[in-house]
Amino acid sequence: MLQLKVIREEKKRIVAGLRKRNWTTAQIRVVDQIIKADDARRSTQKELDDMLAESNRLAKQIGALMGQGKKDEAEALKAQVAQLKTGSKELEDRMENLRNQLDEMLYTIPNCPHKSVPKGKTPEDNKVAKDWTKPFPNLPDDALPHWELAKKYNVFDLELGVKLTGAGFPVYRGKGARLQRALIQFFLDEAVKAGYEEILPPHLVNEDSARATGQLPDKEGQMYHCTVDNLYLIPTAEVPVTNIVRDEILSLKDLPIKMTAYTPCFRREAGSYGAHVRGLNRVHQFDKVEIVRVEHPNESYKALQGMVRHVEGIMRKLELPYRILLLCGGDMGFVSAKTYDFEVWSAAQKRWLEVSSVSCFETYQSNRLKLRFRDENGKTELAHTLNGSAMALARIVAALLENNQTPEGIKIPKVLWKYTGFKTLN
RNA sequence: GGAUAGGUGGGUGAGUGGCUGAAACCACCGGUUUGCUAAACCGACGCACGGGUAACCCUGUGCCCCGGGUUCGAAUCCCGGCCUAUCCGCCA
Repeated sequence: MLQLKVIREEKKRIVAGLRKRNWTTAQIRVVDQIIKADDARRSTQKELDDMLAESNRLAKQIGALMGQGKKDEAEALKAQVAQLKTGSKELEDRMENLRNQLDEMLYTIPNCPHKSVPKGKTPEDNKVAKDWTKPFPNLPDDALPHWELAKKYNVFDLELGVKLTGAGFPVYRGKGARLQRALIQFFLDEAVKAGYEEILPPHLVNEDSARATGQLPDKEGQMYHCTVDNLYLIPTAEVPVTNIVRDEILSLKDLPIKMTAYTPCFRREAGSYGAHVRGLNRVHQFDKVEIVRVEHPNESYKALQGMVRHVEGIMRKLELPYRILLLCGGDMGFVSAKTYDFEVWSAAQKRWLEVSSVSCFETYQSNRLKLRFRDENGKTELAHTLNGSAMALARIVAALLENNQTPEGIKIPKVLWKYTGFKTLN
């Protein structure tokens, strides 16, 4: 969530940001309500603090008087303290109320888009930051979509997944399974080469972790929940990896922190059935290598560019047609300040598939995480967090299958040969 | 799953209900000394939210796992919860 301090001090910028996210004037009114509630909170706190200070002072006096054996005087003071106590109880209740109201309102405010984020309402308004200029793979008329190719070459089996688990849980087999493993290893190696520390985190997290990265309470229904133990299956490695630095105060020399992790990702995707979800386009379990960075506020946007270049490098090595989108205010995620999406051209489906999303969250995430660092003056300050997929496996596989299909089988990009052990999937 | 022990500042670890936001030691940071490193010595050394017009600074409140309670006063006593460790059982 946004910091209260920022909303108060930079109200104009925040309001402008909300407009970029297409908030109406009526919706934006909540900003003033927040400031008003905070004013009330502050004055109530002052009142409460003063009362408690007085009560503390009297308690000390009573102790002293008792020591001197002046029992009567002490008794008189006790009555006073009792009175203060009832008053402070009431104020405490009011404080808690105000605090809750404030938090509730704060949770409704999305991150403020960076000034370079374009205006817009729908995905059509996203700015193409880099377009694919070379011709798309030239496929024959009888080219198959990846779900057909999967059957033909026994890459993965969705029906079998239904038997074992349910819809949206693919079973990869043979060379398909090997390809999956090859991609994971390739992505991890690339990240490690780029200076990211490899992490293999738990795939289940507790409520605190889910809350700190904002999956709770906002996206409760998106996660699989093991109620017996109150643990959640991670929807992305971002959750456990980012929580590594939860409640930390880092020193300058700890920055930047660069971590990468492969994990399976579990998403309920409730209510998203229908068109465009065939095959691997949208599944409940998929593999992903994530990159996460913690940065000094002055460095975060440079870091964002670095991450974009990293993902782009992977795309190139995989020889896949891709484009990079700079998301507009209306299409950007709630917690992001600036997001680039990577899309890969799926030749047989003739559409772009999102395979990576790289975002800078500024302090929006670190505020909930309580992730701070000690700055040049020794003051604690919220750090900036960023993350991105590098990459999401399932859709990359879909694109690889479709774009590289030949009569002899699926051509494997050169860079993967040493991982797959074969050059053609057939 | 059963039994026991325990949760204090970055770490180790003390703490008779008031003089304890918390001893001591270590680490970190600043300084002095030093040819370098090391050592020694000195000093500072928690977080959050308020107030004093902003900064340096001064000051109030809260926080010794979390939430309640007892008390004029709780890290300290009582109740509930959570977590961790060890042993037993089960087990890849």
